[in-house]
This record gives sequence, structure tokens and C-alpha cells, in this order.
Amino acid sequence: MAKHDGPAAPIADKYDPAALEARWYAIWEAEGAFHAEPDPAKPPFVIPMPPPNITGRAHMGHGSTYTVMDVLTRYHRMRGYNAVWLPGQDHAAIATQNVIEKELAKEGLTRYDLGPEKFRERAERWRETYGHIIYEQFRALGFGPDWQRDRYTMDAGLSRAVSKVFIDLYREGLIYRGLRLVNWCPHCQSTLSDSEVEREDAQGLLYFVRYAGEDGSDGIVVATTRPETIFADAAVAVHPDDARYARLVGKKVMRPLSRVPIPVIADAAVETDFGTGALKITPGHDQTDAEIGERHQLPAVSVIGFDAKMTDAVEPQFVGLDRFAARELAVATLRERGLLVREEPHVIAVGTCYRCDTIVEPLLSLQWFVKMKTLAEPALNASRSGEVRFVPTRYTRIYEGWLERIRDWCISRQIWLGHRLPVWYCPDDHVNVAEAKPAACATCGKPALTQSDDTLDTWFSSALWPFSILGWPEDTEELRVWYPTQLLITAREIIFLWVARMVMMGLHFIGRVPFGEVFFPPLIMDEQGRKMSKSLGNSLDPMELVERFGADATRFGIVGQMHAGQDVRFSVDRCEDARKFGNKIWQAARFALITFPELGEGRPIEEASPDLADRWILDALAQTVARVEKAATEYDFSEWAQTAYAFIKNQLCDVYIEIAKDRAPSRAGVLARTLGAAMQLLHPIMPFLTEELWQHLPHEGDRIEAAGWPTSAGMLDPIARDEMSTLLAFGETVRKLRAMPQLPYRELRDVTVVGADAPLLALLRREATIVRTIARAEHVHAPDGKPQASLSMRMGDVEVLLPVDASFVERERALLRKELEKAQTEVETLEHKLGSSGFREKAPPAVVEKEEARLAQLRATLAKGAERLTSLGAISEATFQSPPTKG
RNA sequence: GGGCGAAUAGCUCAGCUGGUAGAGCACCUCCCUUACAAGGAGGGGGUCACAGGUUCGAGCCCUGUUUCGCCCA
Repeated sequence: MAKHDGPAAPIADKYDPAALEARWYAIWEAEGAFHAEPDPAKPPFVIPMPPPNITGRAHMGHGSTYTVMDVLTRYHRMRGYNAVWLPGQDHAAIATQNVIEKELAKEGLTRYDLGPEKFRERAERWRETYGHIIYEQFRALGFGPDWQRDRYTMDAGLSRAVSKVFIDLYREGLIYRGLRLVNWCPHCQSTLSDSEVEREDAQGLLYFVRYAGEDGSDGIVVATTRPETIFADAAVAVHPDDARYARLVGKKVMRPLSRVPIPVIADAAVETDFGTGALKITPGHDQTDAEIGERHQLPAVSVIGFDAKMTDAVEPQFVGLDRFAARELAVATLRERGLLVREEPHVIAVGTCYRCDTIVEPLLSLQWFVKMKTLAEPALNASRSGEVRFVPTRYTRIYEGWLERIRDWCISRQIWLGHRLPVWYCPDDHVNVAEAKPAACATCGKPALTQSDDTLDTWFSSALWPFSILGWPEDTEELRVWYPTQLLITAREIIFLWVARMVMMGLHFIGRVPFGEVFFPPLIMDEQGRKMSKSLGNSLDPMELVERFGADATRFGIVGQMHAGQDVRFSVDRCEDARKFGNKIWQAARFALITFPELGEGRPIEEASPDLADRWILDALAQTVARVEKAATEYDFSEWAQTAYAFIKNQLCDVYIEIAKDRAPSRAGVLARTLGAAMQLLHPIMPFLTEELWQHLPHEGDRIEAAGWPTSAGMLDPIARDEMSTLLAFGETVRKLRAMPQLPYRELRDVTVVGADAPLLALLRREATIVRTIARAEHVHAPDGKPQASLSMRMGDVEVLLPVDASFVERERALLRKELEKAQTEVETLEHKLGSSGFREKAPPAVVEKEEARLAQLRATLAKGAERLTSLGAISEATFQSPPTKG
């Protein structure tokens, strides 16, 4: 008994995606089609959804990555897995904070006017109003995650997971607080982890600055891109083997701008061929310098503040200047004092905030860090042992390489939105780590503790995603049955930011990897092969595609371009083609329903004993099913789409349905089955259209997914395949003959064959109905002689002739000559090949034999062709009384 | 600077362990044939980036070069 009203009846004469897509999505959701419960009796197929930001809008990255998740979830469900796609959203601290701040700015307010509490309330209200827009877009795209299991990184359960992980790691000594050089975003007013800093090349200048000797000598010329940090210079460094500066090492030079003597040191990290080979060392403002500084016990000084302005540790005229203004003033001052030797253009690798694009400033700050080495080791082993696999496999090395060179992770942020650190400071700044506020400081016993204002890096909660959404730290049925999940699909650009961290946390807290396989789908680029980005303005809006072509066509268009392991230059035309293809399928189903009314009665119908065409299409279907299954395992979605497309268009529509037009009304069983199977093969990619048509056609069950996956068992039929391929070749030959311009092809219903053997003649006679359809030939003659005026073409050993008016023969002579020239060239190539002694001696005998056979065949073709040319010449002469061309 | 990927028809791309270069779209010709003109039938089009090498034989294997893209420093 159907739970829903089913499709609109009768079938509309045009394919109209908009209406049917909205209708089916509502039905699926209402009926819980996407919902699953843990079921130890069925093999699970679980995909955790990479949580979109609450501020997010669907882009082509979702269009590709999430479509692939949906396709694979639906596919596995059809194949009998307990398949579930687990959705959720990320609070995206920085992004959300930026959105709210922009909103406030319109009201003339800043976040400081509200304070943290009210700001968070406001963000929560914003989320309630706008946070689910992207989910609505997902629905329009046909995505079917288990909405009943929707989670949010800031909900109570996930927040508990976050603080438990923090507290546990702290107690294990894997989280610590320390004064370190961190990446600081002056706009976001917060730290960033290394992964959140994007490197961009920018055109800048390299300044050559003289550091005079303390003794008044010439000293040394240093090359720098950041003269404004001269105030924080602790030394000048040269390479130990650099003969040019050997005599200066150990001496002192005068720091320009604020004249203070600083030492010249030798360190192997200095590159001798950069600039002058002498570097200024500024441990307070550069990571590499900090490392050198540590080796030489140099002081780290900050001269730039958290607001990116110069602090009061500099000369008075610089105090309070923005860092870039300070650079200009520094250069001008140096020039004035004759200390600027020269400047030259230089490409600088600038670090920018991945969120707001502001240039990041390395600053000394007291922050919280995760000690990564201990966590990275098991994550490395998991990859090496194959417990977690990457597709394409080349990303395994990228993942492992990062873990091998891992650095500690700065997790404290000065963003107001997010999980606050479960850290309580006493008035003496002693640290207390606990879920709830302790009554007194554990160190000094003082009361009146205050919670840290810092929040955790958003990726901290994301790292727990695969198990926190399953209920951890509770011991839930979901966690027991669905962890580890089967597959993670995400963008490869967050392999470090997210994937590696999930593996570490999963192994540490659950003892198992969070997913067995990670698939990085191809990247969608624009038509010129550039990454889609806001700044380039070359992004495509998938919702616009849905509006224009429907969700099914959009999905097919996207997926059809996703070759395994190869990035996509996205072409919108492919979505348009997909819509045409959708119409083609629609019309094919409509034909079946109109021609065979029995099919429209909604129940399975009996199949008559199969004829040749039936056996052939079932054989083709079986091969198609196998190919699609292979493509699915290899994540070759383009192959999947193409295979289904070719089967439906070239075999089902162009041949089988054409033959079916001459069928008795009672012989529609195989047609119904084949159409149904075609819908099933395409359903994961084009869910709406295929559901609608499947409902119209004879079927069992409520929904196409419930019917499972098409079988190919016992359908392979090589005999039918061979016989049909002969008939199709015959049909093609006849069509080619008739395609000659201006031929009155409708009248040419008689075809003659010469040289056909008995089995071929028998086949042509036995399958006269098929021959009539595909060759449009009423009669096939096999006379002893040849008709005079006729066009002819070879089909293997057989010559197929079409008697025509003699005026068409001359044109064929030209075609024939061209064909013979081609054959002649190939004969020469082969003769040369077979004539060379090396080939006969070294090539495998089978290959030699094959080439010999080919040569013999070509020679026969040439001989027969020449003969034919002569006979055509004779006709031509007889008909036109013009001199024959000797062939 | 290091690593990875790509270069094949006008465009987007397939091409498995080496054995006669393929598809879709675009283009040209013919056809409004009652499932579909959002369609059908037929056709033209390639020095497989370049230079060497291995091999009887290279789009495929090896070396180098060029161009483009991505990641890391």
C-alpha cells in the first residue's frame, strides 16, 4: 500500500523538473526516507557531513562534494546497506562574528558596545533566523541527510564533548599555556593557527640597510623587507662559512634608527645568497628569527601591538603609527641618515588571515597550545597501516608529511563566539582547569576565580565531529554501531585543518580512526581552469543552476564532469545537456506508457519468452550495471553518468525502443523491466526524475530506493550480443548507403547482399522484423549475380548493395577511391612492419598472426574494391557514355 | 626552493598490464518519420606539448625541456 499519492497521472507530455522535485522532496522527508537507526544486523554505511557554517550559502564546492555524498548514500541504501548521512552545522566563530559585527556596524555599534554576553545572544538569534538557509538550499539540490540527526557544534552535547576533551588533554599534559610567537590577525583581534594563515606572493621591496660598526667602521649591510621592525632587532646573523663576514662575527654593530649595539652572530640557517647574506634577527616578530634567537639566547622584543600599531618601545615619532606607515617613515628616516644603501623589487610571501585577508602579524603572546607530537604518532601509524586510506592515494603522502613535521597547535582565540575555555584564573593568574567554576584556586586557595575570556579554535570542536555527533562522551548505540564511520568526503584543502585532527582525536579518545576512507573529490574550477573565488568573481551559484535546469540536471551536469582524480573545468552547458537528457528519459517512459497501456496499471507485468532484442537489451543492461558498480567503487562519477547515458540513449532509445514500436501489445515486459532498471541506475544522481518515472512504471514497493539495485544475474548473453551486433552493423551499412545526399531513401526498401554465408542469411531472414526497423529494409535479396546500378559498401566479407538510379554511382566512385587509398597506405605500413626481421623474431606470435590476418584482409578489400571500381566504371560508361576512369 | 598533478579533435575530457587514437558538446549535410526538433540519420576533423632514449613496435615506459594548476616552505 502506497503511503503517498504517487505521481501525477497521466504522465505529462513534457518534463518539468520544478514541480516534481518540490513534491518528491516533501514526500521523502515526511516519510523519513533519509532516516536510519543503528542496526547491527545490516552493514552500515555512514558518512559524517562536513558541517557547513551557519553563515554559509551553497557554492559549487557543496555542489560537487555534497552531491557526491548524497549519491553514495543513496547508492548504498539501494544496495542494502544501512546508509545514513549525518548532518550538522559549525558555529564558524570568526565568520559569524564578522557577520554580526557588520550588522552592528549598520546600527552604528561595535561589539564592545554590547559586551560578550549580549553579543553571543545576538549571534544566537541571528542563527535562529538565518542559520538554516543553507539547509534549504541543500533540500533544493535534493540532498538527503538524516535531518532528524542534525547537530550543531555549540549544542549542549557537543559542547560537553569539547570541554571534556580539553580537560582530559590538559590533565595528560597535552594542553599547555605558554608565551610564544603566534599568528595574530589585527582585524579579527585574535590568534590564528598555522593552518589558518594563507601564504600569498606580493610585490614588495627589499631594503639594503647599513648597520655601522660599533667602532665606527663600515659594519655590515643587511637586506630586509621589514625595516619597521628594526627597533626589535636583537642581532645580525651571517652564515658560519661565509668568508665575507667571518671577521665581523662576535663584534657588534649599531642598530640604525634607535642606536643600540647588537652582536653579529653566525647561524647555519642563514642563506648566503639572499640579499647580502646578512640578516637582521628579530625574534619578537618572525618565526625563523625566533628559532635563531632561541639558539643564541637573544631577547625577544615586541614593537608592534595587537592593534598593528607601533608600541611605545620605539622612537617617539614612530609611536602609535600603523605598521605600514611606520615602514614608510623608517625608510625615509634611513634614507635621510644615509643608511639606506639601495632598494630593489622583491616578491614577498605574505601571510594573510584565511577569513578576512588581513596581513597577519607574528606576535609574542600568552596562549594555549596542544602538544601535537604525541597525538600525531598514532595518526601517522593509522595511515601507514592502511587503517585509514586516502583517495586519490597521492594525498597519503601529503597527510603523512604534515604529521611528520607537526608543530604545536595554538587553540586559544580572542573571538567572542565559540566554546569558552574551561579555564579559571585566580587573582594571581594561577590556572585552574575544570568544567564548573571551582570554589577556590587549587594553587593558592584564593576564591573569586574568573573564567578565561578566550574561546577555542573552531577546528577544535570540528576535530571531535565524527564521534561527538554520535553522542560521545555518552556511551550510545550510535557510537557503538556507527563508529568508525565508513567514509569522509571533503575538500582536500582542509586535510590538515580538519582531516588529520579528526584522526588524531578519534584515535586518542575512542581508540579507532573516525573513518576508514577519505575521498577528496575533484575541485570545480571555472572554464579557464582557475579556482572559483569571491575575489576573482568567477564563482557560480548552484542555486541558479537549479532554477535554470532543475536539481537533477544540475547534479548530473556536475557529477558528469567529475572524472576520478582530475579537477574539473566546469561547463554550465553540461547542465543544459543533462536537462535535455532528462527530457529524453521522460519521453522514453512516456512512449512506453502510451504504447503499452498495460504498463500504466501500476503493477508488475509478466514477461513473454524473450526474443533476440529482449535478450540483447538485457545483456547490455547487465554490462551497464557492472560498469556502474565499478565506477561507483572507484568514485569515477563521470564514468557512472556516461555509462548510464550511453546505455539509455544509444541502446535503449535508439535501438530497443525503435524495435519495440513493432511489438505486440503483450510484449512490453522486458521494456518495463529495462526502463525501471535504468531509473535505478540513475536514481542516486537524478533522484527526482527517476522516482517520478519509476512510480509511473510497473513497480513494487513505495519508493524506488526500496526496490533496491538492479540485478544483472543470468542476463549476460554473448550469442544475442553477437547476433544483434551483426544486425546493427548491417543496419548501419544500409543507413550509410542511403545517407548519400538527395537519395530518395524512403523508396529504397530493397537491399541486396552479395557474398553472405548461410548463417548470416538465416539471421537476416529470421530477424526480418528487426531488419525492417533498423535498416528500413523490406526485402533483403541474395541473388547469384549483382544488380548493375547500385551503391555498395563492404561489411566484413559481405557486400551490401542498394540499387539506385545510375546518377548516384559516380559519387560513390570518389568515396570508394578515397577508401582504397587509405587501405593502400595501411597495407604499405603493415608490409613494412611484417617485412622487418626484428618484428617477426621478437614480437609475440599471436601479434604477428594478427597483423598478418589484418594484412590479408586489407589486401582482399583492396582487390575487391578495385574490382568494384571497375564495375562501377563500366556502369558509369554505359549510363553516361563518358570515358571510364581506370581503377 | 621542494613536492604533486596536467598538456590527446574547435571545447571539455576518456584512453587498463605498450599492439590500427575514442566519447560528449560544437561544426557540416539531410530529415518537423505521432515518445522526444530539448529530436533523428549521416559526415568531416588529431605530428597525442617539445627533444632525446628503451623497444620489432610508444599517447602509454625512461630522461630532459617548456607551459599551466595545486600543495608545502
